[in-house]
Amino acid sequence: MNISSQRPYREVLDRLRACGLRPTRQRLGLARLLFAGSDRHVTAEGLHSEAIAADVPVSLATIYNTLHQFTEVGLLREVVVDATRSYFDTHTADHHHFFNEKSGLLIDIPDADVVISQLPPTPEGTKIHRVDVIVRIVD
Amino acid sequence: MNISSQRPYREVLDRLRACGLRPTRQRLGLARLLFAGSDRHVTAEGLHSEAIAADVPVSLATIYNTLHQFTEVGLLREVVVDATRSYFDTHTADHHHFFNEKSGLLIDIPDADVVISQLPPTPEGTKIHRVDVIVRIVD
DNA sequence: GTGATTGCAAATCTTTTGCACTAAA
DNA sequence: TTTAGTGCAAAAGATTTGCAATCAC
Repeated sequence: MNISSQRPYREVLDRLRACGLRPTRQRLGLARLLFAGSDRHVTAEGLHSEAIAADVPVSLATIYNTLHQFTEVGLLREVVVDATRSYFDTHTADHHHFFNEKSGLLIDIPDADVVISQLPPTPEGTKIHRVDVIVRIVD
Repeated sequence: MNISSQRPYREVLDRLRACGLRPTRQRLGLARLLFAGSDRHVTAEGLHSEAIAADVPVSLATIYNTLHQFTEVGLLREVVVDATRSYFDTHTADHHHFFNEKSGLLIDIPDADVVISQLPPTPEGTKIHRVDVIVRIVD
């Protein structure tokens, strides 16, 4: 057991603490899976399988709780592209998506790669919370 | 009973026939509700309640069948904005939406009011099926 | 300890399906 | 007739909830 193998735990642990989330075994395990590498898009079921495979025993109920808690504190962002399933994105900054409806694959588009040069005024009494551009693609 | 009150039936009937859909009592009733006035956004449950209230007895199963059949033949368009519910839009031309996440209200944005002046190339081997812009608004 | 978190199983909600019945052509 | 369409009730899938057991602090 060496220092460097511990670092990811420490970083993730601090990150959870910083968000006010108690770093439980489940949350730590899921956070390590989610934030280990580059940006990811997961579904509850997908993350659950992955967690089980990675020896991070978690119930599906806890997966849902965790995904929503992470989303609330800004560690994740929900992407609505498919009426039958919720996707969660580890990339939380503004950006957009390609969505392959056949395969269900979601691909990030950097915010800078989409330029919206005109948008109508929002309805009276409302303001923009966020603009989602979904480029639906087919093979 | 006069001629003019019959016209909507005839028009709707012809429209269904033109799409290759047998004009059954249920489909006619639903089509009249959907295409009576200006553009509308409905959910299965909402349309069902409305149909019952308008003395167009239809089962929820038939509502779902009908919404999907209408979508297949291009009379409706599905709008994915909310992970928990499917919306169907009687406006089938290209356009975008404001979506009030609190109230669930969908508002059309004419295609011409949104100008996307830059979009990245689609992934290798794919092409654009459609681009959806969802402006999520809050009160 | 004590309050937050978890897991399980049951409940809920939306949508789909199987199949006998009904209606359109 | 003959085949498409409908309704019902059951099934399926995703997500949520209630509650007792467990864990972090």
